[in-house]
Amino acid sequence: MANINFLSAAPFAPPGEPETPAPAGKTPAFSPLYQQIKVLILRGLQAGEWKPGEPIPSEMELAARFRVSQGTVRKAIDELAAENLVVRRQGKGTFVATHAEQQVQYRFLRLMPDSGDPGSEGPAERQIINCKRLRASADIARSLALKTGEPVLQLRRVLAFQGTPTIVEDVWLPGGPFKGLTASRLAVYSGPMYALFEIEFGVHMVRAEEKIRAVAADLPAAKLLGLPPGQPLLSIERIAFTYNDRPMELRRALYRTDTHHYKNLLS
Amino acid sequence: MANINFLSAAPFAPPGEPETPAPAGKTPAFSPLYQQIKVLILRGLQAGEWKPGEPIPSEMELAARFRVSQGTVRKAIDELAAENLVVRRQGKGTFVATHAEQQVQYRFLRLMPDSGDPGSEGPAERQIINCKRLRASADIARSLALKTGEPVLQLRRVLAFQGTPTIVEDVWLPGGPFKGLTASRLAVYSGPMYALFEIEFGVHMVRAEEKIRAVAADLPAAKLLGLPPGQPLLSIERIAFTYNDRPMELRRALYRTDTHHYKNLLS
DNA sequence: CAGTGGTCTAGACCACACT
DNA sequence: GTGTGGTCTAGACCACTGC
Repeated sequence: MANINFLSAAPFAPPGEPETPAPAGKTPAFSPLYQQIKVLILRGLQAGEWKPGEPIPSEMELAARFRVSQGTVRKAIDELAAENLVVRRQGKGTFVATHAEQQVQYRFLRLMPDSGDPGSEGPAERQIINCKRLRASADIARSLALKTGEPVLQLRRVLAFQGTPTIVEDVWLPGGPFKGLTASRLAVYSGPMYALFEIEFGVHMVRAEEKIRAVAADLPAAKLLGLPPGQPLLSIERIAFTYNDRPMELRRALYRTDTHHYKNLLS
Repeated sequence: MANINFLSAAPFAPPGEPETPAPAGKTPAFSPLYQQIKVLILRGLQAGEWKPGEPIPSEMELAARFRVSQGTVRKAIDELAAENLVVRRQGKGTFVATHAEQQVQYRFLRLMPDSGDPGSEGPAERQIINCKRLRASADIARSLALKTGEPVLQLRRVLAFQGTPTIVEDVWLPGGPFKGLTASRLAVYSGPMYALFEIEFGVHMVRAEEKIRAVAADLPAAKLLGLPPGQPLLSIERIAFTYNDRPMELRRALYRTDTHHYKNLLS
């Protein structure tokens, strides 16, 4: 079965393929069957055919639906599981990943207490400082793939651990998908912000990129964290993406790192 | 074939298995065949049966050697490849991962220029400040899994990008495995330090953990980086591990982040 | 017990690299 | 052409979950 495409749309690039357009006469991009199946399942996820936390159809069902062997479906799901888009549970099924009902409360938060495990601190105390609607400046728009002046939602909050304010962050969200989000809705909700985004707005964050710097605390941040201005803080700029690499959140945070540290694993 | 062990030694824990000892009467830990094969290949890697950059035997050969099907060997190698211990190259073979001959010069360095790709800067200029033999203090020893007072090698160096000193770092290495390392040997070598470790000392770094903080530049660091003291800097403490999770390097670095940033991908 | 994901096998064929 | 890893299939059986 030589490169039969299940997809009538434009061919998608295989993983390691260079982005250079193939010269005329060259072999068209080869796409293994399981990659095509993966894209089909991915579309189901994007379209919300199965919601976060719900099971997707069994491997046998999907194999029958797509007319391929179970092994091919398995390999497609393997990759989705490796990307944390779905979670396999033996004997039960394969489930759409979710930020709610997770073992770790904050999947994307890498800040750890210097001593003791992350769980030992108890939940973070959260305080919304403000939440307002405004028009995207040029750089905010660029990060969110919007046009300058399009409506965005901005909110500022402080996270404290064991009574010590540790994180102050500004969050920008595209106005469209998050229409109706208010400070009071956020304040009432207990649980990760990304879980609320899933439940209330159907936006599932899949991955994120962070740029980390060291900066001196400015006056507003210093006040919110109860520190003298000029204190060194970690500056974290995060862009979070939903399916299809669509940016859905920009977050600029400042972390105190006198009792905590940002933990990163390299391999 | 119910849980036949190829290994006569103590049973190894499967990936997700909790570390609690199984109560008497419970089913003994189940280990899939491919996991056992993986451990066998891993032993070959640790023992230096195949050196970094060299090919390991073909899947067919390994399947014959271990008396299992090619598919089982494949799954074992798949996991080793996912952990970056080996690299598969279609049509050529599977090769032991190496820090030399890599596409990216520094596999573990996450510092990126704010504009332009990492390659656009050209190679980092390196300067060894000093390199001395001494006895491990308590905290250094703990990080390297040594006893206090055991011999260690300490070196300090500065990395500059396009003429701007950007990183100052102290490196501690266990004295035993790195016997004979000198400042002049390091100065002569062009290429990643971890590549030299492979070639000269047979030590292959497999993974690393980093703890990141924001700190104020102290006087010595400020002088070396050409900055006023008190300037915020990124503090990176890294422990690098070779096979078997054995720590082989402690590194404490300070990064300027006015023209560069530390990039991290979350998923 | 039935249904799920997980393992293992054997064989056929494809894509790629080298010679 | 030969040998490598990569894909795909079909079938058997195992481990785990829940009815």
